[in-house]
Amino acid sequence: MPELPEVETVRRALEPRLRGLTISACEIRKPGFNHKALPGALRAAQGETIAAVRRRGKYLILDLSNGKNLVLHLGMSGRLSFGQNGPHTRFVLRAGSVSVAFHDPRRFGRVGCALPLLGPEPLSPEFTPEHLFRALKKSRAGVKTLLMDQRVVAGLGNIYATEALYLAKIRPGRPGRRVSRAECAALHDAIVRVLSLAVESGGSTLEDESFLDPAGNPGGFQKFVNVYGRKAGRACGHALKATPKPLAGRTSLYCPQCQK
DNA sequence: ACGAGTACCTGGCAGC
DNA sequence: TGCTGCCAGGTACTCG
Repeated sequence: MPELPEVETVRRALEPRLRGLTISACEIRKPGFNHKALPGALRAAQGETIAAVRRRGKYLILDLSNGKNLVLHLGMSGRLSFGQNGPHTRFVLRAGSVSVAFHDPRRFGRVGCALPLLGPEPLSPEFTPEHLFRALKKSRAGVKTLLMDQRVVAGLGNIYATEALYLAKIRPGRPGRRVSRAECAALHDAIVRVLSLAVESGGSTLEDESFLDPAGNPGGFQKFVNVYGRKAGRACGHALKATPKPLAGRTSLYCPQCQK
């Protein structure tokens, strides 16, 4: 579920509540969760003060006073909430009087993991049309597969890759190397616009209401979604189609009339 | 070496 | 109503 805008929304909610507080509890609540954690990562966070709450791609990073950090990933179904334990609470962090619970029914989320190699932040100056062009040019894979490759650019998932390709009028299955420089400029611009608007909107809360910020508020970007989960394009009104084969294992919708 | 496919999980929902 | 199968915002592995 959570892509860059949702994770950034979570970060903005956490930062003012957690910064400067000392961690008093940092515990896995359900056995079998999080077997990929770095050994000792949770224990090392105990008693440390939270210096900052950062985000890199879809990862949340708590910077700690001992110079280490605690990395979280929400996976597909992960959600953080203040207070409140539930049946799917996998992990709890307490600092000062604040308690944050990590709920994750599908258990794809992680806590205390290593940060992998990631491409540039799409809303930073390091992400340029030229970077995108060079990354796409190297590969025969579909352009959408490449946009969702976190080493190309960090933070895009199925929703926002789909939306950006629609705005840039490029079919998701087109090989990356066949996207021209001019189209890359349009795609770069579309990615920046979609993500900026989605961050401002507080992320996407689709009909199943799977995304809520830590205070329980839904996002607003679903009002602007053109393609994802729709039958017709919101802007163009044309019937949407799915690619014959999924790309990177995901359903890929596009407008056959507008996207080439 | 690259890229496609699959495994990891559970819940919700459409269809029979 | 109740079963079955299918699908889901992600990542990381394996295999050809």
